[in-house]
Amino acid sequence: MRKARDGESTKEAVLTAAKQVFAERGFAGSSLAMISKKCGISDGLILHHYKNKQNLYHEVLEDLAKGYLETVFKTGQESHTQEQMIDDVLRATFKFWSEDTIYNRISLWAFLENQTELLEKETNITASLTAVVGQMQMDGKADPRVDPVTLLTMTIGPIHFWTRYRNQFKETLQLDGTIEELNQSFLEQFLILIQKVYQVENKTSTEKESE
Amino acid sequence: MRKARDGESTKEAVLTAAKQVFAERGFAGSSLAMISKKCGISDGLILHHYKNKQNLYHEVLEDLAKGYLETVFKTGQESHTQEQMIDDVLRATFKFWSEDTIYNRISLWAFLENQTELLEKETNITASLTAVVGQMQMDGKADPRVDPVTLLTMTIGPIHFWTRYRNQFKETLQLDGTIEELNQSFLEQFLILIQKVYQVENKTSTEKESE
Amino acid sequence: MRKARDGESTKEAVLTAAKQVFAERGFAGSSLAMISKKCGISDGLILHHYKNKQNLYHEVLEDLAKGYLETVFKTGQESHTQEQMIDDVLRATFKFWSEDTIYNRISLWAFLENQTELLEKETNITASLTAVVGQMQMDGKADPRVDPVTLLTMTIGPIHFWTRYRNQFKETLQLDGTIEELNQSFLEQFLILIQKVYQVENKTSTEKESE
Amino acid sequence: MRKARDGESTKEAVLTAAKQVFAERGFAGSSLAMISKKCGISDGLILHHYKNKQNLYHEVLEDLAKGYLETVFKTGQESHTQEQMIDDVLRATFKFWSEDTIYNRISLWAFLENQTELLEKETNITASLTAVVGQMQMDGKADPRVDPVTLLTMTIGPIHFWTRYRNQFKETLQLDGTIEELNQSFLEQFLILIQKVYQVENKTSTEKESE
DNA sequence: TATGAATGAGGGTTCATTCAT
DNA sequence: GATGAATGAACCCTCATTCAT
Repeated sequence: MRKARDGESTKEAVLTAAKQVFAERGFAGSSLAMISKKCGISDGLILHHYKNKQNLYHEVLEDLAKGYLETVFKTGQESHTQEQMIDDVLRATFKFWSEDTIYNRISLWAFLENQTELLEKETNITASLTAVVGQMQMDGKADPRVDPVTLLTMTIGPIHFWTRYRNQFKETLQLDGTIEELNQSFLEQFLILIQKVYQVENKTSTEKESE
Repeated sequence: MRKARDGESTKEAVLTAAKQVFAERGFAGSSLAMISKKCGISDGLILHHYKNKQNLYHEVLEDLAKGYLETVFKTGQESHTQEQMIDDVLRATFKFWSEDTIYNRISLWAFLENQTELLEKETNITASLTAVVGQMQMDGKADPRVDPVTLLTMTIGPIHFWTRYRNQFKETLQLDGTIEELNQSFLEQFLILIQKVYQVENKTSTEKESE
Repeated sequence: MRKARDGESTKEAVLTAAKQVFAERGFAGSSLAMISKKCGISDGLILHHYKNKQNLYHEVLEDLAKGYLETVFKTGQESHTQEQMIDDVLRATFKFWSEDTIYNRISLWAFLENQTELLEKETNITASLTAVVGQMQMDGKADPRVDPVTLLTMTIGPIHFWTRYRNQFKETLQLDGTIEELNQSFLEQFLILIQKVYQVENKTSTEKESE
Repeated sequence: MRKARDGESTKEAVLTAAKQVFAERGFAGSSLAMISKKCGISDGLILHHYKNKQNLYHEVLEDLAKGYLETVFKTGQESHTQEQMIDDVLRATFKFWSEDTIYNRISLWAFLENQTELLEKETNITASLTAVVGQMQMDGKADPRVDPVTLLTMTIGPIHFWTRYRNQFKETLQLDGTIEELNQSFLEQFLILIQKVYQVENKTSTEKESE
């Protein structure tokens, strides 16, 4: 295989294989042999390009973080209104977490392995979203009674939870439809509920007061 | 140390140590040596009691699952009303995920390692809660427009998310207070929001009816 | 081979084999495989007993140093007069350096590899001998014009030099006799010369003065 | 660096770097990477010029031997009298072993590694000096009772010994002065003592004459 | 001449597991 | 029940060497 003496392409092939293997078995559970075998090269060549197993892992995390940032942030910046932006970002986030199982899993592994790089990037995004939510609260477009970070936790938490348990749910609850269909259906319902979370309760309180 | 020729107590000591080590580093990242060292016995003795590293892990998972089930279910069965039960279960769940970092982490590891035992138990609980939520919907006490499982995802998802990211949030957003205080504050706000999620939109229906 | 489950004897067998291999090829040039093969055990067992290649080397050095100290010091303490002691120590030192090629070589390796343990022990001996030589100078039994350490260097240096080059000398100069015979002959001549080195030059100076 | 497409200068740069690295860590302990890094070229280029690690080492040894021969022999040939020559050669030898730590160390490494090239060259020099000493004995200028090779061993041995242990001596015996000063002081004292070694025992001859 | 991609062997070390005691 | 001697496989990594460019 891979006899092409092209360092750059080899390096990328290694990175791709590494992502898959690390996603499947985590850092400790993966061996360089698994990766090298997966891309048809010798054991030592990985270290020729990446020096360390640890270093390779770092580069994998970095690459994934870059992808995440690009996906989620680009989405947000093209939106015109705040509401639109939230909706866009939510759909993008959902899509990302829902579909990119490699990112999804490696993010979890890295968290457990105390490899905080990815975690920090993710938190940064959430943090920058809190500013938006805070603004929405001041504009009367989001429930002002709670911290923005709580609102965001209510928003993104279910997405993570769903991607983690959906397969098990499908099995245990004998849900009909493919995972894609279930995903779609969940997303629609989720968007309904999340609206209620953000909704400012002025009428109700007014009415209550008036009662 | 641990000269007490008491097989049963040794076995339990191993289990306790194993939980801690596995929680910290996962299955692949843990070695029997770490565990045996932690409880002051020889390497071989673990295998005398548990036969396998894998087997030991299974027993750890089983033991944790048992604890989880007991904690969450007992809580539910002592409640008198549905609303009370939901509230009790939520608080118990939050407490459990929030505080029992060993369970918390091992549950994650096991998920990633495709060790589905714990996952199944957890899903079973959620599944059995869907029945309750379904009943609430029929009683007009929960938003009937979405699947019960979606409602539960909205409920438990944020709790998981919070326990995973709270440390990072504290750091990045420079939140004041100890983690315990932040936990408490999050829980209060969360309960406010989750109420809105469940709330039946009677006003809307009234308005609709009036049309 | 070596199926005897006797840790202590195994440990010693490893030490013996290690001495030989390290003497032959130095630390960097030796592999644990060479040693384990030499005493018919598995690779890992060495590390079970000695934890580290480095650690094993340390223990080898320590053991050799102990032997050296015992040999040379015991000799000295049984002597009755200073002259006797010097003669005894010299013969013992010569014998040691001449015959114990393992010590001889490992001492050199360790010096080059900046493993100073042995060097320090050897220096300590020389240092303690300087006291004796100093006393001899004060008693008029050793040339008082030079430092004791210079005298000792003149004494031991040739012994080291001889053991290092004797084989080559035998070949190049086509010396007759076995190495043992050459050794013996060298020792006798050496003892004649070394006496001259120590000799106090009183007559000469007297004669000179009388002139 | 070192972009000069000048094969010859590159080759020499490699040789210089190799000497340093080999002197520091011996053959087994040195890697081509260390050397190539030291002179800022690629790994493969060394082998382009020297074909082998072993071969490179050979060339290093050869080059060092050449230098040694030139230094010591040139010295001898410019002297006018035998006594002068011995003194000159001694001072040159002392200077060489004392200062050229690279030669010094590599000579030791090579000895231990059974790489006899250097050893042979050194022995050749000593051998050719035995002729001079033998002549001196016949001329009544050197103690005739011992073999010339023994006399030479008494002469050069202390120099080697001193260069090997001087640092340790300085430390252990807490000698004052820099190493250069200690060297100088040792040399002066050594020359005094070595004279006594060579000295023909005239008293004896007086007695003989009186017979 | 010079680079660096690629290999494969070997090295030190960890580790689960077996087994005699 | 408990220890620790012993094994063998696997792992990460180094390194000399080859070879295409």
